[in-house]
Amino acid sequence: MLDLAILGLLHESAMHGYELRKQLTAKLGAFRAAISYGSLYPTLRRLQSGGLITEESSTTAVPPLTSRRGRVVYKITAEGKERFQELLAHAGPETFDDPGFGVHFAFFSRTDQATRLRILEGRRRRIEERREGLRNTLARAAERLDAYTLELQRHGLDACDREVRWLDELIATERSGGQPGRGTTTSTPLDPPERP
Amino acid sequence: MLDLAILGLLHESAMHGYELRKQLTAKLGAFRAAISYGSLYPTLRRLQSGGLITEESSTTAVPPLTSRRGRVVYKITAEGKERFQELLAHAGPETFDDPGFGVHFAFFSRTDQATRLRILEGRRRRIEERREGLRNTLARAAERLDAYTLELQRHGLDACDREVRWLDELIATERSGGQPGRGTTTSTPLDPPERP
DNA sequence: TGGCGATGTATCGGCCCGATACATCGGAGG
DNA sequence: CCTCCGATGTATCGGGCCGATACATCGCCA
Repeated sequence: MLDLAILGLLHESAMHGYELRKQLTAKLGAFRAAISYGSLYPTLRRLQSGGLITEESSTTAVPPLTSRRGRVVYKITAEGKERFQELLAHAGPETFDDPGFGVHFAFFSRTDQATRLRILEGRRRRIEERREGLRNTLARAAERLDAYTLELQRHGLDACDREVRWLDELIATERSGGQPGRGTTTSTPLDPPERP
Repeated sequence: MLDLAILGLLHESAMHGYELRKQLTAKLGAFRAAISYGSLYPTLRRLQSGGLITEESSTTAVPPLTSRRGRVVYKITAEGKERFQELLAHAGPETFDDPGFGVHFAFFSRTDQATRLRILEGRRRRIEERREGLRNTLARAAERLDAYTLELQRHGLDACDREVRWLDELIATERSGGQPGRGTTTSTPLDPPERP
């Protein structure tokens, strides 16, 4: 999961760990809490030992750093780029609370339309299944659950509905060959296109 | 996290692992994927070795089971009940995607009003912080992000708005001394009360 | 000059997950 | 009648990710 995100960011430009984390937070912050260093550094190590990224200790010529203990700059390799494309195309059986979908979505601009549609539709299918499960729980076991638990189920059900609608719009946009932007989840009527 | 949920369910009635998982899925399914056995059994073991639950191997008198390899029934102890109350009252610095809030909420019927308010307000504060962060990202870095990433941020921001509104309503209800139910997040005009 | 917050790298214990294995039971279908 | 299958049921293993923690430097403000 982190692999994909890290490779994606390093694909754009080489970076050191701290900066990487900041960019990860900005890019994935919408659906995911900040990445912990306890995940980041081991992952970098794993990627490095797998030959997907390389380490460029820059003890020389780093503007804000005088000398010793220079920061470690990571760079993606050719194998890393291949692996990135591979991970990008592969949409696992992610569960609804799996951050995998979000990471894939965040890199949709590097994906072809067919893959985008496949991932969006897969996501929609999973959310619909979940919604069905919640409906069943509410219908069958409503008597045995207390008011707070019921309220929680309702809220979850509501969130499902909204996400399905969101995905519907994205899929429609995708099929008509457009880019997302101000389709809006909240019934705002189409504006003129915002991004070139 | 699982500790609280398991103790809570066993507080209601003794159960074996399989049944426990089903109930967990029903109770927490709104915000959390199904609990894995790879988490459940080790957790039961941990709780047991901590003296919070006990094991009642029922090789005798189990209706649908003839003899050997009987299911293991877990039962909460007095220490377990104490620990449950302790965990219930303690609202950690959970992040927005932390399931901890959901578990706490699911057991609100066993909590006093002051604690409920404290947890709801804490949650709201964290969501508001997150929302602020997303707004900043959208305002400051919009130029450097592609259309899909932006759409993701918008969706996340929207989800924050809705959750804050939901929490606002719950807090208001709580303050006025009521139980949740059909306040409704989606502007439905109050129905006649559904639950007695 | 002294402290403080941001930058920066790194490890450790521990929770939780997905995959996997194995065993029993009741019923549907050949 | 017998066999296969899905539900019930218990359990482990490797691995990813997290929170807490440690440590060092830099620039700035008091």
